[in-house]
Amino acid sequence: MRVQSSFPENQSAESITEPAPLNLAQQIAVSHGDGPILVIAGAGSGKTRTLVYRMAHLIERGVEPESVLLLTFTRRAAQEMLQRAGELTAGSCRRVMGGTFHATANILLRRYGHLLNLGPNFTIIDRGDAEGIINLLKSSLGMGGAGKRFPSKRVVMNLISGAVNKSSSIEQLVYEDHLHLTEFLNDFYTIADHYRQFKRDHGLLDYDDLLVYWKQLLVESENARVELSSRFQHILVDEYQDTNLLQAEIVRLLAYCHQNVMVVGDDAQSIYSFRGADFANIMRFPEQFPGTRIVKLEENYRSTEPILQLTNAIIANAEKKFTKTLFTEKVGGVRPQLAAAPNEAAEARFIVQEIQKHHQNGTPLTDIAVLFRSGFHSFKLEIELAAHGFDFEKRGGLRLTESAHIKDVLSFLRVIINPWDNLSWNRILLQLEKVGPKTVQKILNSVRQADNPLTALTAYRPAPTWRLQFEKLVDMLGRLHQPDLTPSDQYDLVMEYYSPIFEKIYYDDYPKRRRELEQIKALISGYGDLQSFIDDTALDPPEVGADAEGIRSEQRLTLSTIHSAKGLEWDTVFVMGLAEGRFPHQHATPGEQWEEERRLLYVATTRAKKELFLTYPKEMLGSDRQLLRASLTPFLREVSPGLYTNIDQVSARTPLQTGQYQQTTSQLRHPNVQSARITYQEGMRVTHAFFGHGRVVSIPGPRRIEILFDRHGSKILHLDYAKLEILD
DNA sequence: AGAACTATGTTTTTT
DNA sequence: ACATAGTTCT
Repeated sequence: MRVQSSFPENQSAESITEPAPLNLAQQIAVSHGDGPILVIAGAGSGKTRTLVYRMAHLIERGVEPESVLLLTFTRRAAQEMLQRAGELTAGSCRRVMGGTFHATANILLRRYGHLLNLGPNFTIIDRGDAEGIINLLKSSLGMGGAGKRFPSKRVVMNLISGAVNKSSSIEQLVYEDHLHLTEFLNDFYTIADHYRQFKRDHGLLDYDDLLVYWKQLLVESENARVELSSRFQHILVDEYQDTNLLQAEIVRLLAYCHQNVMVVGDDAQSIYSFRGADFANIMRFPEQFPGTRIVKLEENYRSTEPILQLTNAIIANAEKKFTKTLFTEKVGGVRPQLAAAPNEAAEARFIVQEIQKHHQNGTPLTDIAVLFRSGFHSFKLEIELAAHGFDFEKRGGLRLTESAHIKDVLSFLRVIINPWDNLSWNRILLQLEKVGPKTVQKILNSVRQADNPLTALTAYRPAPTWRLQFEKLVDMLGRLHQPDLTPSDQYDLVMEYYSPIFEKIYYDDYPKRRRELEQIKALISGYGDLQSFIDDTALDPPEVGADAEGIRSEQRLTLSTIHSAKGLEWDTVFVMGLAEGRFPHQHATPGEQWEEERRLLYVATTRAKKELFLTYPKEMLGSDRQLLRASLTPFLREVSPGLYTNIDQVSARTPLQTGQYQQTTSQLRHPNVQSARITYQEGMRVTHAFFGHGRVVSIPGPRRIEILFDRHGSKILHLDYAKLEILD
């Protein structure tokens, strides 16, 4: 193994107009011949750019674009890279095959699946579908009932997935989850077996299956291995630290004949271990590919020096030492600013105020982002932003395909593709009035054995109470099968039937949901066949409100979970909710999980180019709706305070500091989180957002309070919901 | 018995 | 905003 130390010193990012290391990336991409190359690159050091240049270089060298395979983390990334490379090579990169591991697996398995006795007519299911199946199985196995009794569908899914992707055993995973072992395992194995059987019976593949079969294809079929390996002469992989064992194996097998692999990654940015990613893959790469040339990129071209100093300090406290420390030549710039707000509302207000300031000073909203650990952490901020008229785009959190009305529409289209898709039938039939789960089962039982459930359905004799609606459904499904319909036509047919039902189910908010359906319509009209639309939405579900055409993204601010912000950058970045208990996530166990949370903060802070704001509330609503005293996240408490500036001008417009606190038992469990609940006493003066000022008359029950309002008389309020503030 | 309704609980992160 | 458990209605 030869290690190429650093890079030539005449390459520096001097020019401001070309912030990323154009020449350096190009040089690395060009200066190496064939064979395995590992690029270990820090945040903002131009690793994606290096891959782009590599791709362009290969094609200029005369490599056929069709024989290059580009594997990236998201398909969006693949498209962007292909476009950028296309600009360098007059468009020939468009013939490069590029996408996620899963999307590529889909294409290859449809073509070569017969070698594994896997027909081309499989359906890809997403996590929601899988959980739905687990639920069905649980109830049919008599494990439903008590409801909260484990294994819950989520636990089962995580375990199945974990067992596939990680080398650790299920027993170990269960142990880590602190579940009762023997009782749990029996149920788990039963459910897992039935789940596998169900998928086989119905031709369903979940995310993990795609990779498992892909690997199996390469291992078991000599033909496939030779054909694939000679078809793809060069393999390029982005974000290699996010690959799991299966994916690393697949890369190894694909390159078996030629060893032409270039992977780029950053061990300090590994944040997906919960779904099997293992950054040890990067460390093992040189062993798996003897003769690997290793290139380290340690100069950061993204952030100013003060930001980089802080991010380096955050990652320096990691238990495992990482391969590099970043430096920059962008000296000067403001230090990161830390703002402690009295409560969550004040935190949101502070961020909005700062955004307002930046916006007035001419910073476009697209150059600003607010990042957080979990989707719901931004709820307060979203309200505050809306109140100030800011348009924002939220990434992460709820996906478009996860909402019920979208699933409804998709289920019609899915039974067209796969008439044995019982989950979708279930959804469709339940929409009929007077038809519940039992009736659905009856219908499906009588129809299931048929060669074509659809025609069998026509013969089914419905009860008089729902005959009319049933016939409408059958008629619509029949018309969906007419030949020569485009996916867009089929969508229209579905909506013709579904609209009245839709408006009835969602009578209170169907206009909003209808707008989301319009997005689906726009999406579907870009497809030539229904099959690929269904697969794509399972593999890469679109986000709510994202890419809605007509909305000029120029004027929109970005809110994002840190996970979804990976690989992106902004001039000004706010990282909010940096309080202990919220970041790291409260369920994070000491050890590797804790370390991953630290890397997550590292990823968040390294998104900032010029300005970085860190905020946290000193008081927040706990899971049991009690107010908790919160302190700064330990990851920041550990770094030298000299690396950031404290802003203590954050004021609560509505002071809440005067509440009395009482200790609860949760303080024992989380010694670093002081926990407290505000208690009210008779005679206190309070103010309410709507009713105005008043006086506490009595406390009639737990969490209930009777208040005589000056202008609205006496009201009994529920403390969990009422927005009350104590007046001095 | 099964459908319809009501109350309650839950949400880390995602290809 | 959804799923589920428990209750009431037909």
